[in-house]
Amino acid sequence: MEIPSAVPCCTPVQTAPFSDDDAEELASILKALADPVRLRLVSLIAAAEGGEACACDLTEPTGRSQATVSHHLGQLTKAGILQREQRGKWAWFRVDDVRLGGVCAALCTPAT
Amino acid sequence: MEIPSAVPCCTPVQTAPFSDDDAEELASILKALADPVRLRLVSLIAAAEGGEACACDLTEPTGRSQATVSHHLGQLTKAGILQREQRGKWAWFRVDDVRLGGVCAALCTPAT
DNA sequence: CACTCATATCGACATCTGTCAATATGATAT
DNA sequence: ATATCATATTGACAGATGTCGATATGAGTG
Repeated sequence: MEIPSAVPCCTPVQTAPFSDDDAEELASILKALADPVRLRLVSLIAAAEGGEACACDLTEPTGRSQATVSHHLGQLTKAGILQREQRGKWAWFRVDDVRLGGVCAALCTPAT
Repeated sequence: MEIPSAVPCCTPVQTAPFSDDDAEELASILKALADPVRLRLVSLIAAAEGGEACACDLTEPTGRSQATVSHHLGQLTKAGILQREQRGKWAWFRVDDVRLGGVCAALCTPAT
C-alpha cells in the first residue's frame, strides 16, 4: 500500500487515451489556466505571504480593470484552481494545490 | 549537486509572480493543451505502441475531419508538445515529455 | 436608514478559435 | 509525367473569449 503523492484529476495521459468526459474536464481546467493574466493572478496569490491574497491587491499588478480581474478570479474559482473566502467586504483567494497537482498528475509521466 | 527531475519551462509559479513574458509563454503552451480534441490526440499518441502515432490513425478516433485534425496536430507541434517526423508520405508524431514535464514543473509545487 | 467601499454582474464590442468543404502541396508508384 | 494517396492550407462562418464602462450587489459604518 502506498500514499499517492498527487491525485490525478482523471486518468493520466500516458495510461490510456482520454475518454471524452476526461478530455472535456481536463480541457476546462486547462482553459482556465491558459491565459497570461490568469497565470499572473495564480502566481501572485501563490507567492503572496501566507499563500493568500485579497482581490483588492490584484488589480494593480495585472494592469487590468477591476471588472476584468473579478472576471478572471471568477473563472479560476469556478475551475477549482482558486478557493475564495469572504472576509468582511474583502474577497481572499488561495491556490488549491491539490487541484493544480491533479492537473499535473494527469498530464505528466511520473518520474519512474 | 543534484539532477533535476523536471526542468520547468519558466520560473515556477510558487517561486515568484510570473513575469509578463513567462506568463505569455506558459499560457501559449497551456492554450495548445486546453482543448478536448487536442488532449485526446496527445493521449492517443502517448498511449500508442512505441509512443508514436501516424496522423492517418488519428482522424477516426477523434471524430473530426481530416482538416481539423491536421490543424490541431499543427497547433500541438507549434507549441512544442508534439514532435513531427515525416516518413514517406506519412506524418508521425510523438509527445515531447520534456516539454510537457516543463509545464508541470512550472505549475506544480514540488512534493517536499 | 443612508452612505461608503469592495466586488460582481451586465451590455457591448473586437478579436480569437474550432470547424468543415474545397483545394493545394508533396511524396510515392506506375 | 501522371495518377494516387496523405497531409497541409485556404476561406468562410458560428460561437467563444478578453476587455472595459456602467451599474448592481452586499457588507460594514455612522
